[in-house]
Amino acid sequence: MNGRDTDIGSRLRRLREARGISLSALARSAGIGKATLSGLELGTRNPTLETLYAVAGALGLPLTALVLEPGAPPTEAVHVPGAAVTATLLEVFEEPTATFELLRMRVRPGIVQHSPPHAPGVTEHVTVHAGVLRAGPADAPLLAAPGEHISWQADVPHIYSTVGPDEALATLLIRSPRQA
Amino acid sequence: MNGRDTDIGSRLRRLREARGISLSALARSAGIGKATLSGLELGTRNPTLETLYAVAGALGLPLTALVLEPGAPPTEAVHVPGAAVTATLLEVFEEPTATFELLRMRVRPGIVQHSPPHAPGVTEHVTVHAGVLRAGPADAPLLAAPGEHISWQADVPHIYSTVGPDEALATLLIRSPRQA
DNA sequence: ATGGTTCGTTCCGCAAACGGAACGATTGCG
DNA sequence: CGCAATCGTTCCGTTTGCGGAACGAACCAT
Repeated sequence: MNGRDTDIGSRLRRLREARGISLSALARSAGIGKATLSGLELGTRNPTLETLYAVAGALGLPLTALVLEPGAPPTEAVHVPGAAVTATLLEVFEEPTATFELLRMRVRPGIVQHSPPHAPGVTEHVTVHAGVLRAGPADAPLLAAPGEHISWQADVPHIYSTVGPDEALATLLIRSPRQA
Repeated sequence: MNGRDTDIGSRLRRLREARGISLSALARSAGIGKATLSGLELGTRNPTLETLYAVAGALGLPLTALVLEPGAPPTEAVHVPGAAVTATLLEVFEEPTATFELLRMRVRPGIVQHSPPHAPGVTEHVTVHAGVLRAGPADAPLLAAPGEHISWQADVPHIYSTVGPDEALATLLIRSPRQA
């Protein structure tokens, strides 16, 4: 069937489960059939570019995050999950016990960006470089000035916003343990 | 046919013609049909991942080169003598197969900081937030402006310095595989 | 238990991506 | 001028990716 396996299936499954999204839900939000997504993750289908775009878009990821391959140059693509936060996926590290996603984040002032809870065990680590960031669990956000670093468990609803009139720049490292 | 055009077709055609390869020849060396490649370039087909890999491989390109517009070429390198890096260790992640160290870095202008080679397999990943950073292998440093991201193998002597009069702020993620 | 919900997989008819073979157009050579 | 070779496109039968529906398993509340 698939001569060389491109290993997209297992990576996709990890990315999906790291976000705590069910296969059915992802298929629904991507506008594709469950059968398609299931076959894609199991590696029994040879997906179409259109299908890949739909899935990547629903995950809020650039297509390159799905098709990452050894030797490929670090890819930089912009995704916009919401209004206030613009994030750029810089690197994805696949470790046996965890997946690390390194992103650069820009938070516009005056808006509060809400993010749904991720899977249990997921932690987020933010280093602020410019502006004052207010981020963390929605019921107990943390403050970070330039040079400071904050982190929190991301398995609860959390927010991102700025303090003051300036936008904030930061790096975001998301650690998703395999198997919650 | 294809609701949103992904613009892969025209990019592929440019890449192919830039190499002076005919459609027939590329199809032959990729092991796919001429009809498939023609339809792909014209945008009348929705290619399969397998097809994309075949074409990218025949062009000697990573798949990401087909899917993503190559980033802007690095600007002209400017040489600045001098050196000094202040780094703050923010987090350490101990994984079974690798250790990740997350640092925040401040590079003062006018000096070139030299760093001895690390163990084989160690990679460094830098995201610049302010200033222009010049870093990487001592014999082939890379340039990064704010917002840009660079990475390199750290098992050779490498350097950090700035370009221009301003200091540079960045995050540094060091990935060290266990046992090298 | 029992009905209801959601999970991921499998079955199946349909649409479409696939490669081979034609096609007309263009080029190069005798 | 033939005439062969190659170009990129189009036609066509086969293969296969597609989504909807049905499936068994797991979970929850009653």
